[in-house]
Amino acid sequence: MEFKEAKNKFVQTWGALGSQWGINKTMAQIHALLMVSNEPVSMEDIMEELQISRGNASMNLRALMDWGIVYKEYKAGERREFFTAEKDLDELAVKISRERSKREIKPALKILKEVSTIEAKDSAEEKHFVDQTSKLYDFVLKADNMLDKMTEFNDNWLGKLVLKIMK
Amino acid sequence: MEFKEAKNKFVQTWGALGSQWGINKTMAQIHALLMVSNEPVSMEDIMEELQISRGNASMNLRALMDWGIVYKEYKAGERREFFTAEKDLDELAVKISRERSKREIKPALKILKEVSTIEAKDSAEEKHFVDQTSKLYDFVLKADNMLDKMTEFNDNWLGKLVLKIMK
DNA sequence: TTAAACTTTCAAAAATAAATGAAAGTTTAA
DNA sequence: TTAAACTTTCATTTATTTTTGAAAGTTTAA
Repeated sequence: MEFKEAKNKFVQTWGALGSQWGINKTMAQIHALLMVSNEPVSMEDIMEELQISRGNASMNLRALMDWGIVYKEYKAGERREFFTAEKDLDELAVKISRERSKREIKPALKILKEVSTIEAKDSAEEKHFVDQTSKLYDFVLKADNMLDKMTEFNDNWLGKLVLKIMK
Repeated sequence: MEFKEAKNKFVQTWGALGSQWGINKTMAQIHALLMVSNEPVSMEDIMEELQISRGNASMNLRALMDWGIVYKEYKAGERREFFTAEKDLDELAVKISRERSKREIKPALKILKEVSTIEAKDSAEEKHFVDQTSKLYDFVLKADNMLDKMTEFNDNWLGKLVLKIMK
């Protein structure tokens, strides 16, 4: 396979994977493009390479920066802005975990807490509801905490974790 | 909060969480509904409770069964089919992990392998591409294997894992 | 058999999410 | 200042995903 073909295939695949996990395709594609670029890329180049509009590029770059996984860079003597992606994969995974926890898991936990603490009347139906949502609350809380702990190792956490689990 | 309100809130929240993680809303809602029901529910009741069409209910129930997290049940002397959800959360997490790995991670890994093994010419650009995608391949492979190992504990794996990581 | 009771399928419609592009906003160099 | 070079915003359009509902399919009891 040729370089250009491989690069395109990678960008498409990363985009599709993003969609499947609730991240919009273009956002994932821009991230993919930046990850495999050895130097900062201008918005113009991103638009050209992915065949997307200026607005689309701008909004998704903003979103990626909000996630903390893409950075703006300024080149001396250049008016334009350039962009780079977080390339350290441990760091990338940590940031994605943290953001998803903050934006999605934590709010869901709050609701789970609310609904699991209603006063259950004596019907089996209501008892089961409280029981099941309580268990779910505990489970999600534990999983969320664990993810936090895991990524706290920070440097090469995945490798360290594998060791810890194996032995 | 009243039971009916709490139940509805739970179903809506679970549905929204599903969407954010690439699972269609109705599928997640049906699953939520079944999880908190203490007895099997008919398609009719699901349609009624979620205000959805027969076709929608049928297709999403099929999908949930394909995921292995919802089961068909037959009641003696009843023509209709009833449905229940996997209620054991360890088991639920294991099944979801396995399916997502099989459907999404494994195919992505295959592509990553392909593109990371191209013959890189001596340009810095191509070298960086091969280097970065190789690292990504290793990372994703390791993460995928770890998830496998984690869920292999099977019974109360999350709890056991927490213990193992803490000490 | 057959017909009633039920489920599945899938083309078309509806709903939702994402992308466009032009206007408004911002920055910088002269 | 100001005007050129650039970025952001957001109402509108386009694309994608989901849902509907009616027809086709299946099962069961008589």
